[in-house]
Amino acid sequence: MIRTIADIAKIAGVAKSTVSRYLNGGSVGEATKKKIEKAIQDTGYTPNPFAQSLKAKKTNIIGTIVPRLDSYASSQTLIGIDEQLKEWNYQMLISNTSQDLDREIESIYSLAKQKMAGIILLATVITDRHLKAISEIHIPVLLIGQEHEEIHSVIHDDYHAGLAIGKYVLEKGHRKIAFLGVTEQDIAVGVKRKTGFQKALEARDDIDVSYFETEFNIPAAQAAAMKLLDSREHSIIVCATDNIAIGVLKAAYKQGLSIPRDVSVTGFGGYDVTEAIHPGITTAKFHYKEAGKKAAINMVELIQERPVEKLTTMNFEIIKRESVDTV
Amino acid sequence: MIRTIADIAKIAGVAKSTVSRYLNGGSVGEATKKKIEKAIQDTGYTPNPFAQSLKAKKTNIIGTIVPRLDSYASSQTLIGIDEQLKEWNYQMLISNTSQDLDREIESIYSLAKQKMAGIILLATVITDRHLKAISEIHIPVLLIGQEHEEIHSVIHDDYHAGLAIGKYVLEKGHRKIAFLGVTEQDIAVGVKRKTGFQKALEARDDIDVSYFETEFNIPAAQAAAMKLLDSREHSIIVCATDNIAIGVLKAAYKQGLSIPRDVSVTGFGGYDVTEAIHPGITTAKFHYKEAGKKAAINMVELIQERPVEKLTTMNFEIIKRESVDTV
DNA sequence: CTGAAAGCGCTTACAG
DNA sequence: CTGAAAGCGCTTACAG
Repeated sequence: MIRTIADIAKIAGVAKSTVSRYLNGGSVGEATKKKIEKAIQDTGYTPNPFAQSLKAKKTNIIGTIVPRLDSYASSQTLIGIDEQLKEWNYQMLISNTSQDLDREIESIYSLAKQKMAGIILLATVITDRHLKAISEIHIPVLLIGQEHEEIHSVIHDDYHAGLAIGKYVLEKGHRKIAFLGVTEQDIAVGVKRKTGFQKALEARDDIDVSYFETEFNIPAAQAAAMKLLDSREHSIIVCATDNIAIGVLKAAYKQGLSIPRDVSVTGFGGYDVTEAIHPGITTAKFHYKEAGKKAAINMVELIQERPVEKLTTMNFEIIKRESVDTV
Repeated sequence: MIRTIADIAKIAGVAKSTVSRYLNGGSVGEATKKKIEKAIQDTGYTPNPFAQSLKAKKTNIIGTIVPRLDSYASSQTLIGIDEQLKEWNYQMLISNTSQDLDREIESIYSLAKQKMAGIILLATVITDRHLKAISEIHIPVLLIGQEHEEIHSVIHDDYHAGLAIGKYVLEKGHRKIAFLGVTEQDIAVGVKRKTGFQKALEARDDIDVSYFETEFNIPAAQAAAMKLLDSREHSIIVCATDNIAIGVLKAAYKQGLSIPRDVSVTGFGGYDVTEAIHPGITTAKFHYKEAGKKAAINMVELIQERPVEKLTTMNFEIIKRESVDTV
């Protein structure tokens, strides 16, 4: 038994427009208000969102584009966005692209067509096609995880996290270091973590550091680590993500090496699993959930056309665990 | 520059209703079709989904209610649903309840109000309030993870997984066994895994088995395991989930116990992490992504009012890893 | 095959 | 403070 605003108006004995005004917080007399309230109570009426959106030409839904659902960073970020949005009576719609850049572009257009109030993009790379799409849709877009001068962004402090990890590694006495990174196409993970790390070492001339590249997934990292560990040249392997660190742990185990006795390992991310396993992994922990919240807050401000800082840089912390030994 | 169906009609020189018919696959003459196609091409027109939904009174969106976003089972299941739905031009909308049962009920109503074509519920418990809500909304609802005689369900074979784990544990020679389970309110995890396990042991009178209960999260499991391990009475701890097994691993490590030398451990679930860590955890692996796909398939059949089996039971497999020793 | 008209359930000036 | 009317962009009988 679905009720419309006309039903409520009839039951309450007022005009539809008065009910609408009541619903939208306009000025309504006390007596009328009471009658409408009662009618709504009695019927369990709720407005049809399609009719509302059709007329108002916008929704209170924020579209979120995520490259994957099965990553700690993604899910924490989504949770943060969702929690904040709920509080402000916005809804989140998730569009999963399965790490397919074409789908990412498509999603931008299709969310816009669906009249999202705004789009939050959990970004990995920003191409010209992204910029073109974003400029064409005329709704607010916000990036998380990567920055771009033209787009509002919430990022993690990858550079300083890299710097801090570098300092910590030196402090623990390591001199023969391997850095296991990822593609430089990913500015945040591939470039900034590395350059921060390099910065920490740059004043020193007693350091022997080599840079390697692998992929984000554990098996690839494990394969890369197998070779690295073979040489036994390094006292520590600094990994660009926690998943890569886990790959290294697996490789070490396969080779009968003990961590941190035979070789130390660090990660970036602060995934739950780095604490759950043994040895616990020393890592730079990012605050994904908070980043999500901040992105949601900024997005709502953007929608309401209030000023918002172009770039928000979130904090990080170094979590020291068993995976790093003193040399 | 947003176009409406009226614009297209004018440009093509036909009536709005003809354009609408073209759009919805009705019969339109060749010449008219050409003109309309051109007009749509030229303008980049796409129909306003709100107007469509308002009139047609339904969407092609499937609402999915999930208790949490940050679990392996949830994300894999969602990915499966999403992939399948995309293929059939349906969309998935995720509603996260943060394990709040009230929100779960609310979500059922609110998704229905938003005219979802159907609702897939990643269920943990089914209360009377659930049943009431489901019966009131008059759209198809499908359960994943729990079954109910009144509702279409896709479940994992928790009972036989429990049975298989039980048999394997006996096969490995264990006689002093602890089963670390969860609340029996959760039929699938709390009851069925346990009863399957019990079934495996029932014919034997040389087994000494004790049952304990803990929560789903790692810290709680770890605390429960601390006590259990203190006694050193059991040669194996059979855990109702992989996360609980991880809690046991942590507790064992804290007590300086080695797994599987001092005590063996098994889990249920087959989360990626059980393979990523050392020792790898022996577990009953469920196929979450496939369950999601199957649920999506069944849901679409339900929407199209085609016959669908009430209950689908997915497969599982026992993955043997280092965490179990032969006694 | 095609078009005119009514209507989906709201919101929003406008008038009173 | 309140109401009548128009309109948002579609779809759907109905007629031709």
